[in-house]
Parts: sequence; C-alpha cells; structure tokens
Amino acid sequence: MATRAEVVAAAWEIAATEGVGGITIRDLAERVGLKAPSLYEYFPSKNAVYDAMFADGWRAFRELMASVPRSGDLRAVLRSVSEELARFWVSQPARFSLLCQRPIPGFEPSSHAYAEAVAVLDDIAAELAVHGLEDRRAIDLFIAVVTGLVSQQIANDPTGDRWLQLLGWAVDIFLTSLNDKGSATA
Amino acid sequence: MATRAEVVAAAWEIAATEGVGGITIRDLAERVGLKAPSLYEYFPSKNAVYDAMFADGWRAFRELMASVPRSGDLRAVLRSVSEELARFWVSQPARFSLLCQRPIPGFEPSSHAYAEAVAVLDDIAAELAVHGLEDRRAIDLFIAVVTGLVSQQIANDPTGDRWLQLLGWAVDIFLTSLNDKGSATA
DNA sequence: GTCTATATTTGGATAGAC
DNA sequence: GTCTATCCAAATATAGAC
Repeated sequence: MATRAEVVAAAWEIAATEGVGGITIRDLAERVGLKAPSLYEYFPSKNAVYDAMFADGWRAFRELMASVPRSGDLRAVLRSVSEELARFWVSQPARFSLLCQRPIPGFEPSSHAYAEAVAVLDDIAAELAVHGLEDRRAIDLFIAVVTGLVSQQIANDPTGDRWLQLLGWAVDIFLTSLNDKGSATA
Repeated sequence: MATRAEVVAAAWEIAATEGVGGITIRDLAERVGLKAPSLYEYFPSKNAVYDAMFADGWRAFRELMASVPRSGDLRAVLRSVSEELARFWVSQPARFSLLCQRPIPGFEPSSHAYAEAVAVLDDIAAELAVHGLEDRRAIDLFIAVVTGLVSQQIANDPTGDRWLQLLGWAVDIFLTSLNDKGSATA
C-alpha cells in the first residue's frame, strides 16, 4: 500500500536524475514497491501523474513562501522573494522544468492544477502590494528577471553561481527605477 | 536525393507543430521524400539530427543579426538586439526550446555545435563593447532579462504580447542603471 | 542511395486471477 | 489492491536486396 503523495514524491526523485520526460510508469511503480499495473489504482494515466506533480510543485513552493516570516521594506521583501524563487528552482531544476517550461508535448496542466500556480503569483502580488507595488507590469518584469536568471543558471552553469550572483544587483536596479518612476515605454 | 540542410529544415518544421521531442525519424524521412532507413545515409543517429539543428539554429540567428545594419548609440543597439532576439524566439518557440532549454534528455550539443552558440554571444558582446559596454556581468544580465521575458511570453501567453511589451522598458531601466554606475552587488 | 523487411526495445495500458 | 501475463503501438536502428 502506498499513497498518492508517495507516488508524486517518487516521481520527483526520478525526474531529478532522468529528467521530467524520463519518468516511466514501470520505474515509478518499482520505486514505491509496486508493479506497473498497480499504479493505475492511484492514477488513471501518466499525464495524471504529471498533473499531480504540477499541482504539488506549486503547492510546495507556496507553503515554503508562507513559512518564511517577512520583514522590512519593499527592497527587503523583493530580495527575500527573489532568493526563495531562485533557490527553490536552481536546487531542483526538474521542478523548474515542469512548472515553468513545457517539457512534455501533449501535457497541459488541468485548470485545477494551474490554479495552484496562479495562487503563488497572487500571493507574491499581494505581498508586494502591501509595500506599495501594485503595477502588474512591474510585477511581470520582476518575475521574468528572476526566472530568466534561473534559466540561464540551470542551462549553462548548473553547478555554479554566475547568474545567481546577479540577483541582488537586478533587484536594486529594478527598485531604483521604480523610485525614479522611470516607466517610459515606447 | 536530399541534402542535410533540407533534412534540418524539415526537422524544424516538424518541431514547430509537434515540439522538439515530437520529431521521429519516420516522419522526418517522409517529409523529405524518403523512407526511414535512408535517413541514416545523412545522419548516423537521431541525436546527430538534433546536433545539426542546434548548430543550424544559432548559425541562422547569427546571420540574421549580421544582416541587420546597426546605427545609433548604445541604447539604440540594445533595443535593436533585444528585439531581434525576442522576435526570433517568440516566433519560433521550438528554436527557443532546443537552443536555450534542455528539452531532450540525453542530448547535449557537441562542442562543435555549442561553438555556434558561443559565437553569437561573442558577436553581441563585441557589438556592445564598441559602445563602451564591456562588463560581462552586465551583458549576462541583459541576456537573462531578454530570455526571461521571452520564456514567460511563450509559456503563458504564446499568441499575445504581455511580456514582449516590457522589452523597451527593461532596456531603459538597464541602461539608466549603467549610466548611474549603480553596480551595487551585496 | 534507396528500398523492404525486420530485429529490438521500450513503454503505456488492460485482462483477469488471486 | 496487487499481481502475472500480455497486448498494442511506436520508434530507433540494422540487414541485405536492388
């Protein structure tokens, strides 16, 4: 007997070494002490496993964020949030892949699973709003910068910190521009 | 009779609709008027096809960049380069996937193919150096911001421009910070 | 150089006994 | 709920004729 949560955890373990696309039902079943057919008692299909992983990944990150007490001004909050996002993803590139890229042709998260991702972004937006940052474009840019640095780090220097180093600097630049109201667009 | 270049072009066509991971030797052969075994006269394995695609993708982009006459100050050049990168990738997400992410477990570009990617970045760095931007960290951040916006655009809003809109703004912020010598790190 | 035919492997999914 | 056995499909790659 296993639980769905144990299966999902095992799936992340496989993904960490074989890649998200490297998960097979046989391997996954074996890792929780079952044979392949028994896994269908827990999930009706392989995509259902991916869907549970997608929801679980965002939920795990949301809980992590909620567990870290936040203090200080907007700068401190931005630094804290950006470091948590970056650390979470760089240490678990398989999660970054499934949650932020589209690595599996034919798999789209269900609306239920996608809601977990939206909830995380809503949490972040709400937290920034407390400190006066309510511009959606600014929040979009902030998230894009963090994920851009993470993506470069994972793809080009998975064991180093060439791009992660730049996080603090990027936050400073971003904040300075907001304070200057430097929102030229064209 | 076909050519390797035709095979690679056909591979990109398939990737555009089926995803990079959706290419099969059968489909690829059929698209150039051959049966599957004949393709092995052109490429010794499927990964060799990916390798040729990787080199071809960067080479194509490098030629595109070289063909666009550049004028103006650093701001104009940064805007031009960022728009070319973004347009190239957003219009061909399969290329972004293979060139900038790691979508195929087990495929790593050969050093020969990877050299094409490095050449593009060297070109960009050389062009920015002409206008006085020689800080590697700044160039890393610039590229990360552009690819971050592109990635968000492709993953979350493939037909719109919610993140692409922010490109010009991001360049302005970036440049202003350089002019202010705002290079605080810690 | 291209083909037919096929080897081989793999992996998702199901049937049916226990 | 779990198993054994198996189906079925897909896909890489090779052998050998033409």
